[in-house]
Amino acid sequence: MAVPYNHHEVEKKWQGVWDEEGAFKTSDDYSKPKYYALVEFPYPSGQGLHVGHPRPYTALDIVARKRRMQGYNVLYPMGWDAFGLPTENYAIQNHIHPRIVTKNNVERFKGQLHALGYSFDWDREVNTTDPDYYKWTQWIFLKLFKAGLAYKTEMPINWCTSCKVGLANEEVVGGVCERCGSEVVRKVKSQWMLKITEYAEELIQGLDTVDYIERVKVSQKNWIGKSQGAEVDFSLTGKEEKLRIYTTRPDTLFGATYMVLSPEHPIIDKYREEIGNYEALSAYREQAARKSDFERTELAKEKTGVQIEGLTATNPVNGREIPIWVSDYVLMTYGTGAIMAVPAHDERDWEFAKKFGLPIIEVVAGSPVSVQEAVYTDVATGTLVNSQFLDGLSVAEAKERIIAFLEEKGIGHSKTNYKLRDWVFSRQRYWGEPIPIVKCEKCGFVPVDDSELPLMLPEVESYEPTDNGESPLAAMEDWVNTTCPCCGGPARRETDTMPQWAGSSWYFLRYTDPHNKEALASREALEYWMPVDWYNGGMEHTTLHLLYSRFWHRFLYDQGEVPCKEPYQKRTSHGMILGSNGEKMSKSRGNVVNPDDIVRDYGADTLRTYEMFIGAFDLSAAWSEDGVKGCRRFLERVWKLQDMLVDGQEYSADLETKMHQTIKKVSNDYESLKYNTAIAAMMALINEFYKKNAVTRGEYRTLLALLNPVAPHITEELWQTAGFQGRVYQTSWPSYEEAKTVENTVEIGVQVNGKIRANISMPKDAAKEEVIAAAREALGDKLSGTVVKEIYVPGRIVNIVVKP
RNA sequence: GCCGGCGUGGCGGAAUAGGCAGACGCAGUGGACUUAAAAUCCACCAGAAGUAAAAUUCUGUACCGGUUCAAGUCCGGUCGCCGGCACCA
Repeated sequence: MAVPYNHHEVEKKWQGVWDEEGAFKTSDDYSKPKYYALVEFPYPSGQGLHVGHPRPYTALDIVARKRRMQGYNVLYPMGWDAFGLPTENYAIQNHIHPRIVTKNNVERFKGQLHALGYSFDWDREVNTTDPDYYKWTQWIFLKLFKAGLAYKTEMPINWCTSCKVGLANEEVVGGVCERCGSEVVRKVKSQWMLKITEYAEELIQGLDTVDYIERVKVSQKNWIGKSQGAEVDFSLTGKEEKLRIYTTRPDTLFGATYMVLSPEHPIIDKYREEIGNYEALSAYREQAARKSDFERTELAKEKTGVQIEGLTATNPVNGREIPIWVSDYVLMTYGTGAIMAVPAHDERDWEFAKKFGLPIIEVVAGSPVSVQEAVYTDVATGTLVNSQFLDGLSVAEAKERIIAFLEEKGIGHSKTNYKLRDWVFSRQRYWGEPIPIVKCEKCGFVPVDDSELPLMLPEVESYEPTDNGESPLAAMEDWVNTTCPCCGGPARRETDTMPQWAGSSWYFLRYTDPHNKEALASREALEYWMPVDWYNGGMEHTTLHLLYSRFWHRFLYDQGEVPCKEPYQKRTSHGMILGSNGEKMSKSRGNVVNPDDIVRDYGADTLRTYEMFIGAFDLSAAWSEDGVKGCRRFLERVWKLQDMLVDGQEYSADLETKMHQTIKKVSNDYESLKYNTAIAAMMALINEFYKKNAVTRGEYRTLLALLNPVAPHITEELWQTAGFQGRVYQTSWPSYEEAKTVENTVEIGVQVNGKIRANISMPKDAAKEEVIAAAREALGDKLSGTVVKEIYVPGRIVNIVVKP
């Protein structure tokens, strides 16, 4: 009898062996085929590992281990995205340096990951807060600056009242700070910006060249928000001044009955003297300015606005004089900050026109009811009317014609717009990469010389941001005052730091050559390893991290620093692990499961198996302690197979097909995120061994190899106990023969008029006539009436169609 | 409102490419082992009718309709849930 399965001993033993043998050290042998598997590196929070973390880590660990067994040189690295607010806030509260906090948290995380038996190559660990790492983050920033893609500007930003920090649009969720949940207001500050908008088109185009799951592609496209339309110049009546608008419906130009400007539109101040109701306008603008973007959209359920008195505009195509209104439903940050309003064919304009009694003119016919009754926005079926030379055309034709007309007359042109905004890159915080820029009275913004990188984060007494919103670095006169690298005169350092997204925008490059002192990575390493073959991460990073890192990568490609345009060949996403009550795990709900407890009570192999078996990988799944027990039971059953072992390197005759089928199923399922069915197939296989109370050494060996990527410790132990050569992780992946995955004799369902009436057992390559004959015999007198048709789907089903 | 995804037993979930719905696991029930319990092993496990027990029959993949010899799967419509975006002209 075998000794009982003791997961503590087994797991500790093998983790030690792997460390000692350097089992998962990535080789620098560039002659082998490579495979780069990547999971998002975690933020080492004070709470330690969450049970959500092992789900993606195990999934790609399975892929990495399988690839090694298939002979690939595999890079499966891990690191720490360690700059960030929670650490800084903890440091402020407890008066501990964030560096120390980070170090402690990293140690804890690392211990937890080690206990789960992941095959990470720890020699390649990176940490974004390590000066040897952020030297290159700063270096990339300077490259962006030198290329004109980083600039500083006064702009209204999203300001978190609690964190006292500027946030990117992406970090504001539902009008509150994504991190702390506090109110976000608009505040004008001078901010470093990155011109991600310059790459908007490429970031869309690039999606066609990569293998991302569909919903990731769709979200990225929506976020970038490309739209095609035209810019048209309206004139201020009686003046030279042009008012440029943007529209996606230039075909409706003849239906424009008024214009609307954003409250921030500069024309208002320019013609202040001529505006009759400037005070009313000012009041409205002030009201709008006080609102955050969120309030402006959320609270303004009913449209508001003020007409500009004393100014009107002229529609350039028909000379019609139309009023100009100001309303906060028009945004200064998109298009030109001014629109032509076509209430008959735009919902917002229609609503606005109804409220303020403005005329509604139909220019696209086809609406079932009058445009006075309901807006008509269908572009597929309508026909142009009331539009002179456009009359009778379809919307698509009219668009083409009007743009040609506008361009010919010089009053407009086609134009593509994007919703994507430039990336607010400054944070007024301590725990981030210092922005390596010096401001000189004479020379302006001057980059720190590359030789001075990394520009180290100085020691400060307090990490708290100042009340006026400056970074704590601003209080460090010694550090701030410096000399201009350009003219040598007195100058001041930039005191803002970079956002957390900076370090994670290029970390996958560093893994390829993490100790390089001369470059962010060597050319050879990059050419060999890039792109990442499979990158898995959370859906929540689809519009932030994924877009930012693609942007940096494309920039680095344009600079000749990396060999490929897209960093990730394949992107998948995992679902969340919820509490047992189906709600998101949180301390306040009291449904948090600590992975340490599961590892202690059931073992890492059980946790890994369970998280893979829990359900479809891309859907969220509720935790179930009973489910964990079921997986532990499965591993116990595998353990006990050693007592059923019989001689024979071959598969036994009655299980040969099953063996080949299982190898095929498991091999395919590991590739396609279907870990749950792969495990189910192995469970079904061992049920067969139990039925016979026997398993040949050959069958056992194959099973252990198949299961190893999921449950690496127990399989190594059993492998060794059974006296198989070497280690499982060094063995080659089991192979199967396609021809042997089909039974010689197949069960065929026999239907009459589509209903199952009998079952027959036939040789797999029996001829149709034979099968039909057997089916008729099996049916006997259940077959009555006139046979109309006989259908045989080889190896599956017979259907006999009869008429009564 | 728009975009994306999803509705299958008591539960988590299976079902290449339209071909025997419910694999695998959990929970449950019965049995074996045990002085007993736990653990383990074996069997049963969608609903209804039917039977001493079987056999057998009917219904069933959110709902309504369609295509097809055949629909969980394809098409049209309805309802519900989840996620994302949201005055982007």
